[in-house]
Amino acid sequence: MKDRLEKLLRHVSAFDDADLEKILPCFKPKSVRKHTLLLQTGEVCKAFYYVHTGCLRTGFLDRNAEEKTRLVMTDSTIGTALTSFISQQPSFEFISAVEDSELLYISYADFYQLNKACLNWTYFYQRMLEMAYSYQNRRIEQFVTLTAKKRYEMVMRENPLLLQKLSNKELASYLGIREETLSRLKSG
Amino acid sequence: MKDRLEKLLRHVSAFDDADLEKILPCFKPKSVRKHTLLLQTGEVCKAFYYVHTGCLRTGFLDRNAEEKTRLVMTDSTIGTALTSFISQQPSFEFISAVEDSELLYISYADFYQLNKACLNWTYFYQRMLEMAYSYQNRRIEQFVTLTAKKRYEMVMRENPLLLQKLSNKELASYLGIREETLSRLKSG
DNA sequence: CGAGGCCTTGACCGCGGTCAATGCCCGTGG
DNA sequence: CCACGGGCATTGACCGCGGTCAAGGCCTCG
Repeated sequence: MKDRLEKLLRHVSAFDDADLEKILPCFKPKSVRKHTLLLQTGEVCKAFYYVHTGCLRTGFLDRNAEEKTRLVMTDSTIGTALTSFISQQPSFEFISAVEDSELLYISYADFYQLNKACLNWTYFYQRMLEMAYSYQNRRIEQFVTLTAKKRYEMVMRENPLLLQKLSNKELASYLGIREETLSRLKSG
Repeated sequence: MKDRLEKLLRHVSAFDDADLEKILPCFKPKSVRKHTLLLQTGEVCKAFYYVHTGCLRTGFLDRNAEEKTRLVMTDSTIGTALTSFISQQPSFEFISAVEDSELLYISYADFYQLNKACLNWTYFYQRMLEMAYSYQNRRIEQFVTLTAKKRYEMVMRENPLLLQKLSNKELASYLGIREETLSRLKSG
């Protein structure tokens, strides 16, 4: 099960076999059912996830306690509620399973330990932060410059997998609109 | 002039004197007048800035070629058009001087060289990415959950310096609204 | 001086949110 | 196995926030 994770790791950073012998055992398997809450808002995020199969999403609650999806992780992607993971402070974000999912996760303690003990891991983390930052930047740009309809069309074009995996409600919250509006966009 | 930069660097990462002897000479001074364009959209960003005095901002152009401010850097802060800087691809963002400013900058080549040659610089960059990411995440959350008025009140409360430094037009574009709307918010 | 940019104010409008009703799908228990 | 209940999707009616367009005044700088 860890072979695809290993491939992903090697793709991002130049790990040698000795590195991977240290790293791979840190990842523990975990199976979750659809709608399982992996992290509640207010908890400290202590795990970093690799999604082997399935789908996770992170988001936060607005002032009406409505869920707003920020990031969707489909198969073979990595991530977590990074702000809380970094600071080890209570999270504004939750993490929830969109589908039944097979995960591998590494604890904050192990992650941080590797950051000190393994230079290639540090570079791996650097690449991950760079990509996460660039992704966020792009999302801000889209929120500011595009209408709801354009954002929907962009997801359709560039990430159609999300249309399959997410419910309308979840997709709407990812697009920053209400489910009623999404329903109208689809028919209009 | 580099003493405040040195203090900032030491505050973020555990540099020793030998590190700083390598790092500080990489920073070159630069003075710019108000409204100087340090980076145009379409150019590759090759410099990372420290704002000694003055104020810079980064942003992008929407489909009507209107400027949208994304990030404002006041005195003693660091930053750049990070997405382009990371990838060395043409930038969607511009960098512009809000005021006459005294800057120090380090080239991409030197920055990247330090990343390989100096572990503490790698950790410094890591901290910087983590903070930049967390800041972006917070901004997304605010855009999604808060009304224009609330966002304005939040800047007033948490970053009143921006009200002094930015023109109404610039502040409006930072808040993601039109200048007319900002004008009405202030009087209402 | 004059010209151009910035700020303010007014009138109008449309995108998207809100509230409510209805239908549908699906899991759960009698 | 079917009846029931609850969550999700759709549709309609209405509304308000914020954008758009236009006009007028003010300041800055050439």
